[in-house]
Amino acid sequence: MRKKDARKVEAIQQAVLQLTRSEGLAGVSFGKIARLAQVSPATAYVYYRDKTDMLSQLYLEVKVLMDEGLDGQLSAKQGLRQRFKLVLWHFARRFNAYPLEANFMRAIQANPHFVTPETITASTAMIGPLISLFEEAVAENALAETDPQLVVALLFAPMTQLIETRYASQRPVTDDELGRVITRSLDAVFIN
Amino acid sequence: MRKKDARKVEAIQQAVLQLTRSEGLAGVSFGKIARLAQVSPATAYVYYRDKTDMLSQLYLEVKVLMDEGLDGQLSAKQGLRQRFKLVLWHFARRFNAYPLEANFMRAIQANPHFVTPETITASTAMIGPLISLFEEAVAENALAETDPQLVVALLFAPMTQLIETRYASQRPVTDDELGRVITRSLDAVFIN
Amino acid sequence: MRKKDARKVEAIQQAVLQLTRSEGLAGVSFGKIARLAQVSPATAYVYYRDKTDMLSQLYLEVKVLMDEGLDGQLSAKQGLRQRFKLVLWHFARRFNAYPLEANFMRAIQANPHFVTPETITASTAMIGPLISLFEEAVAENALAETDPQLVVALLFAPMTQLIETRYASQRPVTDDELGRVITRSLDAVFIN
Amino acid sequence: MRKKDARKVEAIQQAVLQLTRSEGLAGVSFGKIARLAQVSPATAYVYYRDKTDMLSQLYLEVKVLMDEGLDGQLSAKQGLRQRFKLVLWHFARRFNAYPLEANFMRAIQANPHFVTPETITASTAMIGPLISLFEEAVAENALAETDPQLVVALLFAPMTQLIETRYASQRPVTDDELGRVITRSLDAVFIN
DNA sequence: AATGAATGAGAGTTCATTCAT
DNA sequence: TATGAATGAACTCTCATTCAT
Repeated sequence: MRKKDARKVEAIQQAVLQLTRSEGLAGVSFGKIARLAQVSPATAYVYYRDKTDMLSQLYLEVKVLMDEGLDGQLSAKQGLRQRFKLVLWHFARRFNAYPLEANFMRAIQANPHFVTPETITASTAMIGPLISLFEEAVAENALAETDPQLVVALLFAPMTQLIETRYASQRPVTDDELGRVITRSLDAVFIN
Repeated sequence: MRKKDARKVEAIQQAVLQLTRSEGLAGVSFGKIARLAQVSPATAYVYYRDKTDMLSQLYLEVKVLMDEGLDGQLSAKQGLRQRFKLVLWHFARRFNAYPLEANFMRAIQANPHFVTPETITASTAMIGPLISLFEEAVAENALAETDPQLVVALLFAPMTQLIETRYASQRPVTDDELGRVITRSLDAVFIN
Repeated sequence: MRKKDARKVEAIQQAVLQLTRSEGLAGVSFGKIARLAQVSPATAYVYYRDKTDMLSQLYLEVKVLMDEGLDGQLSAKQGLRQRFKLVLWHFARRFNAYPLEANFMRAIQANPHFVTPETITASTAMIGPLISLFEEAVAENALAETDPQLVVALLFAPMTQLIETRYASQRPVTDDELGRVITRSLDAVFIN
Repeated sequence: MRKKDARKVEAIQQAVLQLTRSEGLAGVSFGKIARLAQVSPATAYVYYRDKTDMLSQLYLEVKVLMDEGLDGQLSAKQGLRQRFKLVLWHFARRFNAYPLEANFMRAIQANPHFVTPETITASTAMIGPLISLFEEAVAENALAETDPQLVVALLFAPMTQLIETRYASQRPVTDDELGRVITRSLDAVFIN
């Protein structure tokens, strides 16, 4: 019984991820999902209240997958800059390892209309530990900038965009390139 | 024969931009446009062949608006780093001055499904002069990185994301903040 | 002035005939006509009250074209069978000479919904002289059948259908074949 | 799961046949079908992929209905002329018994634009046995003509057109009339 | 739990027609 | 006369969702 369920949910979720890549979030419909996952359109409603609920739940699951193991990096017994570096590498690796999921996550983030406001709140809450790390850094005067959004932009945007651009142009990022972008981003906000 | 009512096109375009902000590109429908612009759904077809054509044309117009005046900055009689700085400021100012248009542009760029491939080609061609500037910089060994996508990510992503984030959280970016982000981005790729 | 008009009406009519062939009567729209005839959709309304009026008028004109010269054959100083033969040959020749017009005529006759009832009445009235010939034949006991519809079916249907079938299968009818079908049809209804 | 409601398909098909009679094939729209059959316009899409598919399927069903029992006549242990006579009577009876279906069939045949090319191919294949009978007749030198299209025109067109004309003028054909037309048509192509 | 059937609402689009010049 | 602009109505078709089994 359980197994059957799991396989169906799995199939539905995979269908959503694939359709998001091939047709964009707007092209994700219950009809197409049903065809791709080989289930009835009605079956999706056994697991999800409606479309928004489906995308919201999937988004949160994907978010969890992307964050998995992040705590270890955050609490590493190392210097501040080193810990930020571990965090950046963590996401870089995850984005590369789960391109379909990363693409779906970006699509939702670029278009939050598809999920509930609570989902956005919840997903923001998930980066709480990261915020703590940031506050620690500010307190220690380790950063050249103090506004969180500004720092996040300087630290994460280049790496994220590089992976995204390369994914779109079908040209994989090398570890060497990731390393250089991360180092330069860190240089841009860390004092000395 | 009847004259084209410029107010109608204007109203239609404004409706598209507003709907893209409030509901995302997927929420842009001819019905909603018509209601918002106070015209008949059929009227839009006088100006545009279909939805793809409408978004494509509007995207190119917006792109032109965003690039307007860029040439002057590119050909300024100044050093390389200074000219890159002028370019970054150019876009920062434009994005701030035309938030609705910038949002629409980002939406299309994040989801090129909605426009024709030719549109993508044409819009890419528009940044030719910028590429030239980049090549000049590489030739003069002014940059710490040589891969275009990597440099673009380091230079533009932080500024763009900051404006975007602040727009979403309804908290305007100050010129001071923009200046700091731009300077740090330039520091990240320019040698000394 | 006049010339210009004539050219436009001509262009419109030709467009209708061509569209009827390539897409069927249902595919004839003012938009397509305008594009094909290189006029404005509104121009057609200078000459025709509406779509039904346009098709009705054109149908009658085509009918006249098809009947042109029929009177001569009907009043020929020859025997009854010979005169029927002349009539059959008349239509056979016309249908072959004006395939586009014949096709349009058949389309209307198979689908009288597109024209006004008066048009049907008028076009039926045009075959009055033919009816007279038929009555003359009945009076002289020249025919094996006396019901008009039955005789018409036996006399005209084979020839008409052959031309139609061949037109559809792009294989022209030869004069020899027409001659044989006509002779056999005449044999089928004429006594001895 | 819910069972397919046979009454719904039936109602939809009847609506198509009736609309074809009253407004012609061009007047058959999903909206009108829905109103007449008392279902939602969307329901028709449960059964048919699109309009072309709907007309194609219905056409083939009608064709089967019209041919039903034809095999028995074709393989009758009787002379050639007698077997052709049986075939003609078969269709005459069917056309009279199913006027709505016959009208729809003629409409499609006069306007194959509305169905898929495969449908035309399939429906042509259905008359294979009839072709065999014809070839047998040619081989035995029983016919005065050898071209299939020409023979078909001479044999079938008069009967078909008579029924059609009478149907249009609301005056039923009698068996006596049918018998006479069939006999004369057979006379026209059979040697002695 | 699972699903095919069914549907109202709305999508994009074309149509015949009228308006204003 | 001639026309491009404009439109309400209708079109084909898809959608998210519910129903009945």
